Amino acid sequence: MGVTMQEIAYMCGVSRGTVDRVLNNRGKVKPETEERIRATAESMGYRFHVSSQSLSVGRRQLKIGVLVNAAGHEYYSNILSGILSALEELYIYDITGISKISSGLDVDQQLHQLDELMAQGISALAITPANDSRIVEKLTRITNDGIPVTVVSTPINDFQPFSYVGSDHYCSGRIAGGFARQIVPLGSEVAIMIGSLKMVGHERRIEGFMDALQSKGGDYRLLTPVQSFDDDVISYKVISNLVSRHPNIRLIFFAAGGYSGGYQALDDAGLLGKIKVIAYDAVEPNIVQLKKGNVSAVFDQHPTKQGKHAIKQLSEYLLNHRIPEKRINYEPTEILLDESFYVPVSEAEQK
Amino acid sequence: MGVTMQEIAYMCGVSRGTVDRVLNNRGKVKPETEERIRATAESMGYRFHVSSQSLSVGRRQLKIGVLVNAAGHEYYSNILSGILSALEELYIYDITGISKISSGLDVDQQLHQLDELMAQGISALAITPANDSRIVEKLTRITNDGIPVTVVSTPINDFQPFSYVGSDHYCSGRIAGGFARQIVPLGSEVAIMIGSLKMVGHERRIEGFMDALQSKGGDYRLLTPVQSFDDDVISYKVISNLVSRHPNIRLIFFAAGGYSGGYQALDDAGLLGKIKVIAYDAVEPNIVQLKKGNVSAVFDQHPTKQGKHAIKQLSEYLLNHRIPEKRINYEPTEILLDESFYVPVSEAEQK
DNA sequence: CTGAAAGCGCTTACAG
DNA sequence: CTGAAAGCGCTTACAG
Repeated sequence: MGVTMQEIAYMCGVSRGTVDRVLNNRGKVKPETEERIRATAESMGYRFHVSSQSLSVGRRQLKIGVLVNAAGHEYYSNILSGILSALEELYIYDITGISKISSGLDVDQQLHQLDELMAQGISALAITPANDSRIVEKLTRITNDGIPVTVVSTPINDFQPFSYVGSDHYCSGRIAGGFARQIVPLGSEVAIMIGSLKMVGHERRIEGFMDALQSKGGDYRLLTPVQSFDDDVISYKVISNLVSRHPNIRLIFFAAGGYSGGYQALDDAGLLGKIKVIAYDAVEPNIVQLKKGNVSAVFDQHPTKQGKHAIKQLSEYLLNHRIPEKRINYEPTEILLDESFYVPVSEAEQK
Repeated sequence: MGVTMQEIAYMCGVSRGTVDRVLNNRGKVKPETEERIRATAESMGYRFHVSSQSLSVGRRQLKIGVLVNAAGHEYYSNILSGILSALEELYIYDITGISKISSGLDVDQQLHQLDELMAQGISALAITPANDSRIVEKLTRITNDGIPVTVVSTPINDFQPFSYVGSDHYCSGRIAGGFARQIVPLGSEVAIMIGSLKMVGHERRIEGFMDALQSKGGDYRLLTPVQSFDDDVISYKVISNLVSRHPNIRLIFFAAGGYSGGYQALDDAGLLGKIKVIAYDAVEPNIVQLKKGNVSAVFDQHPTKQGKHAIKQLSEYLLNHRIPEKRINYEPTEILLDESFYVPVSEAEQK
């Protein structure tokens, strides 16, 4: 079981070296020979033997560069955690990571960090890039250097990555809308807080939300979305303002950051726990309110898994030449309820 | 980077062979030497080099035995799919699977199939075992032969598996209850259809359901659960009977098989789409009704992932001597709505 | 364009 | 109880 290069070499009357050249596309082989070798390799069902390859190539430490804008952002920090934990498991395969953390989407900082990573000789890159033309340019150059680039979570225009791992924001928003539809009566007034209407992801998310809510003869009074710019002070103001002007709101959808400010505003207005709230991302302020019963559901885009998948795809490529089946990989959005966090009294009680 | 046995041998003034003996616990080494070697290996941070090991040990084909009671059962078939797809990825590591399918929980059949698997020389086993003392006995013997046994989905008493992968039925049931609580008004009459009160998993599941429903001052009229024995004819009868005697039911929880019969009964009574239904497992009859809007939510225990995890754990052990962090691994239960199945009109529209 | 040899880090008989 | 040698399947210089 398991064809070797040696066997193919023997069959074709050449040396292993030649077979190696052909199968690894190193060139410098007479076309006829090449053809013959390819054919017999194919017919014998040759497959690379991973262990041998990685062994013979020497204990070359493969380095995966990581650049995540995790500074002070829980969601992105979770992406980084996922990446780090996946990297840990790769240690035995001589793969290590070099991680940089950028803050927000500071383009200059990211550019600089990318240069640093390249200087350290990475073989692959996982990044949550700023959607900026200079970044695109640099990532394109990196790709042209033969380094696979996996983009995580934040889509970037005009750049073809090795792979993309993230959310399908529209479908994800639909799930939120589908849930909302089930917990408030027809005709209810529904409000939305969003980060910024300019962010492609956020916009698609509320489109999905609205579409699902209005589908199937759903008839709701949807208020114009308010913007938090992911900032607690701003969200406090806009939510306070919103609820004072619209006393009949039955449900608020927190589709983006600024959660704490939003909850504070509701609390101050005496509405926390009265108005239904659903919110994006399993981050601390949301989980706290979920457990208190002030939030009906939280939508989790599984940032940790996104990070893991990104590393998985890159390492599979480095180790086994395996190309991801799909270039674009969506992590499904999960609905989390209070009960999702139930911890059994004793583990013994389980099973 | 990366300490080798050779280096340790040099440091200790012995040969690689001796280092190999110590580090692999092959015995036959003078205690002092052994102690010294262990100490320096430890201090130098020695780690096995996977590629070299698997290469030197020869292209030994590792076989993982698989025994799933998937015959005619969609849920278990999904477990098998997960197992099979995970095995496919292991081909390049010279790991293959030998799969047997048992029907229901026929003990004699399973015993026979286990014998067959053992005769074929498996190095690991993934199984959905019948909860029977003879099976326990056999699995114990297999374990004693040094073969790791991973139990999937169906807990088995009095046997300590290498690992267990499945659902936490109680917590899972709580999630169903938490969802139900949000979609029916306080005081509603709620009915439950279960497979059999004797099945440990099912029983725990409805316990969790009831606990969550009644928690937080929830006050519902819970009817005594009816049993379907996973059979459509029986479920048709019991559900027909149930709804005719209890005209005020607001929600039915299909906690186990017999779905088609149940839906048929509701349809014949003119109640399909009127009474709310929530149901366990993302199997076809449930998904169909979910998409039609006759079911509010489906609870998915991710059988496919369970299968994948089982194989992952076994292969990590075979390949890298890695022991699972936890012996018991629960796959979280996911809430699926109609919207979870939304397919974008065109892929181009995405992102 | 092609071959022969050495080596990656480990394990496996074989000697002693 | 311990060592020396061969070999796993591939890649990498080095010759030609």
